[in-house]
Amino acid sequence: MLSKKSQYAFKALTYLSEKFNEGPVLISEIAKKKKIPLKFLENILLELKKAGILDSKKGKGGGYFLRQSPEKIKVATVIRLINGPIAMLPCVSLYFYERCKNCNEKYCGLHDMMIEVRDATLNIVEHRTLRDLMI
Amino acid sequence: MLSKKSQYAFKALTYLSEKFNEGPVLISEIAKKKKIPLKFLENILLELKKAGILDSKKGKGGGYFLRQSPEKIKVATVIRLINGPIAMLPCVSLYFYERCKNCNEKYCGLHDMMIEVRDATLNIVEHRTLRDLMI
DNA sequence: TATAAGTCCACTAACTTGGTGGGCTAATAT
DNA sequence: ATATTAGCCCACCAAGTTAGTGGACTTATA
Repeated sequence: MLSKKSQYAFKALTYLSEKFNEGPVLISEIAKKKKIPLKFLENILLELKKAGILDSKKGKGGGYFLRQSPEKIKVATVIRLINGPIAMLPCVSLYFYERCKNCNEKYCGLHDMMIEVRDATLNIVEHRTLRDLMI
Repeated sequence: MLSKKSQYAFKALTYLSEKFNEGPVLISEIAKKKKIPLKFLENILLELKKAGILDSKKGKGGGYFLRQSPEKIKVATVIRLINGPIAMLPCVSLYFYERCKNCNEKYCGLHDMMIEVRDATLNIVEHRTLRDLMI
């Protein structure tokens, strides 16, 4: 399951997608409109900024905004950043891979199935962008 | 990600699948062969028993065994039981559904995408059984 | 220089995960 | 009957994660 943090991130990003090219948006505006705890949202947006997805401006007229247009930002990127691995097992994760202890990957039925699940999921989230979340 | 508990459950169930129709298998044997902490495995097997997947016999010659043949037990069932929801959001879960607060499911792009992800995953795990994990 | 707005650090309560320990109960063998 | 075997059950625990909050600091604009 996606954490609440991830859900907040998507809500905020969707909001910022809708306001793309309208200048910086206040954290407080996003928090209010999307009903996200302000201080928590602050952390999330900062994390998205540090990852290069958002940018910000301080002072009056400041706020947050997307660094690229919504269709350039993949859903998979956001999930990996805020939520972590997309795969169901570390041993089949592309970005968070960890070797299985006491289990030979070459002869593990679970491993093989989980690769399929991963690919089926990636097929969707790697090809959808914030643009697709806007409706 | 699947919890370690889930991974242990699958290892144990795979082992029991291989020993299907060979009579009860000791917890201690499974624990040793699959390198699972014994007491933790005890809890897991008991849970699988209560859910009707396993059955057990006490006393000498006792142990655990599958109630049905491996091809009757779906991977999806085990995941839901030991790990919880398969969907990435409560509002798209079939077995653990919870309504979204502050978010209209009818007009939510994330919701729609996550239904697709859920279905892609279910397409795999609902059609695979313990038999498929045996290799 | 005042004000607005993001940045940064540190702390917290509640929950989950991955266990462990010890005694109880039921089935079997003698 | 009784000893032994093996699962059943309860309660507890440490560490980590989640979902936040509070407060001081920095930077940009008017």
